[in-house]
Amino acid sequence: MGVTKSEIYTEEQNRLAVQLKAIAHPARIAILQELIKANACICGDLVTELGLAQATISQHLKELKNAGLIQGTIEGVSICYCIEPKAWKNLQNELNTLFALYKDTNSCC
Amino acid sequence: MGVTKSEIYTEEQNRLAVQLKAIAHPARIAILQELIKANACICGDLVTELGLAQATISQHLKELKNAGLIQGTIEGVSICYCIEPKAWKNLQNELNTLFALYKDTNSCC
DNA sequence: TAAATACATCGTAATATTACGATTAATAAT
DNA sequence: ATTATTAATCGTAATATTACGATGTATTTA
Repeated sequence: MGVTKSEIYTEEQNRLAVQLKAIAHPARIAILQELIKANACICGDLVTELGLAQATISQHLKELKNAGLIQGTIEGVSICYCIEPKAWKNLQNELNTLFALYKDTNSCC
Repeated sequence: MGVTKSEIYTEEQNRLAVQLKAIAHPARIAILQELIKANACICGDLVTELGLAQATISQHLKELKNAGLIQGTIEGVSICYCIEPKAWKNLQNELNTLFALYKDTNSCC
């Protein structure tokens, strides 16, 4: 028990859930906002910006990377992170599709 | 350890994280899609529709309700669930705001 | 080469989530 | 009243997440 039964859902449902899960943490929302705001990629600045330990930030970055939402490239000693444009657009589209299903007229209860 | 430090984030970041977390599970995505599709509210139909135990569906419904994303009203023996329009719209707006921050030109790395 | 810097990874403790059977509570039908 | 139906809740086992100190790794500077 305790393990999500991915096999009973559609490909899309599973993919969307994975990406939303990656965003569904205040630290990772803050990281994404920082990455976008800085435009130029930042790195360990996040550690001072947010109030979390370096290991924790690194772990959050890894999750965002695993979900494909950000990418990182080596920049000397540090690593430069930024939004992965394709995945970002794609997530936006998937969410639009979900929200588009609902018409305000669907009022019941 | 192991507990999210909500106090270091903004109100908005925390709220968005909570709502996204509520959606970030394939079963709950499926439930929301069903609720929207059925327009008329469904209830235990979800148990047969998805392949999960009744207790599990009930638990998922509770989480969606706690996040304020759905509402339920008693309808005889069964309970009628549907989207909570205000929260749904609000989430849509919050997400739009997040996505709007990113301009495609922000390419680095 | 040695020290410094920037991140990643490991190990671990605390906590949260997921799923389900069993039970309970409430309403409806007989 | 009794039984059936529907959904919530309880208890529990398995698993996942969150956070951090300590350590490892790679590059850069002295």
